[in-house]
Amino acid sequence: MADLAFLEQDAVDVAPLLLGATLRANGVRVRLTEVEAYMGERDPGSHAYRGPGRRNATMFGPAGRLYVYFTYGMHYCCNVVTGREGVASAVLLRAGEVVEGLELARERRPNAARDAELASGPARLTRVLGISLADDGTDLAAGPIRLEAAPDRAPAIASGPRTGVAGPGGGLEFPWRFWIPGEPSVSRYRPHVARRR
DNA sequence: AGCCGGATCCGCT
DNA sequence: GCGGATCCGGCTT
Repeated sequence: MADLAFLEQDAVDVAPLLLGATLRANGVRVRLTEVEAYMGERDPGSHAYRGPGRRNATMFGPAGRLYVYFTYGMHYCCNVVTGREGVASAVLLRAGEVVEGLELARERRPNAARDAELASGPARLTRVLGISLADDGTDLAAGPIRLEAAPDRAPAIASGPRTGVAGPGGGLEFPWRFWIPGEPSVSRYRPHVARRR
C-alpha cells in the first residue's frame, strides 16, 4: 500500500503529485490525468470559501478522505481532501484513464463513444467508479475506495486556469488546474461562461 | 419565502 | 456550438 502522507499539504502542492495516481472503487480503477486544486476558506472558487457547512464538512476534516458533492441537480463529483484537519483544502478529480474494470466502466457509461471518454470529466469519472454521496467522507487509505500514489512522477505536467471557476480567484489568477499533456482523457479547456436563463 | 446560478453532461444543430 | 435537465446552497426580501 502506497504511502499517502504527501496528502498532508496544501491542495496546490498535492495536485500535481496526484497525476498518475490511481483511484479504485466498485471494481473499476482509474489513473488520474487531470485535477484541480481548491484552497479552502481563502479561495473564492472553493466550496469552503464561506466557512464550514453541512455539504462541505468533509473538506475541513483530515487529509486522505473523499469529498463528494452533488451538482446541477444530477451529477456527483469527487475530491481528495488534503492538508491538516480544520483546514479546508481539496483536489477535484477531473479526468482519468480506466485501467481496470473496463467492462463495468462501459456498463456505467453506455453512451461513451470511446474508452478515453469513460472518465473524461469530473462527473463522468465519479460515475464510472460508482461513487455517490453515500461515499462522502470515506477514508481512502483503509476503506473500500482506495487511492494509490503514482509509482513515478508524471513525465510531464501542464498547468492552467481552472475550468469551471469564473471571477476573482478563478480565471487566470492562479494556474490551479493540472494535467498530463497528450492524454486522450483530458478534456479540452473550455473557459467558464455563465449559463443564460 | 423566493430567486439565482453552479467545480456538468448530453443530444441536437 | 447551444440549450435543457433538475436540485441545492447561499443570499436577498
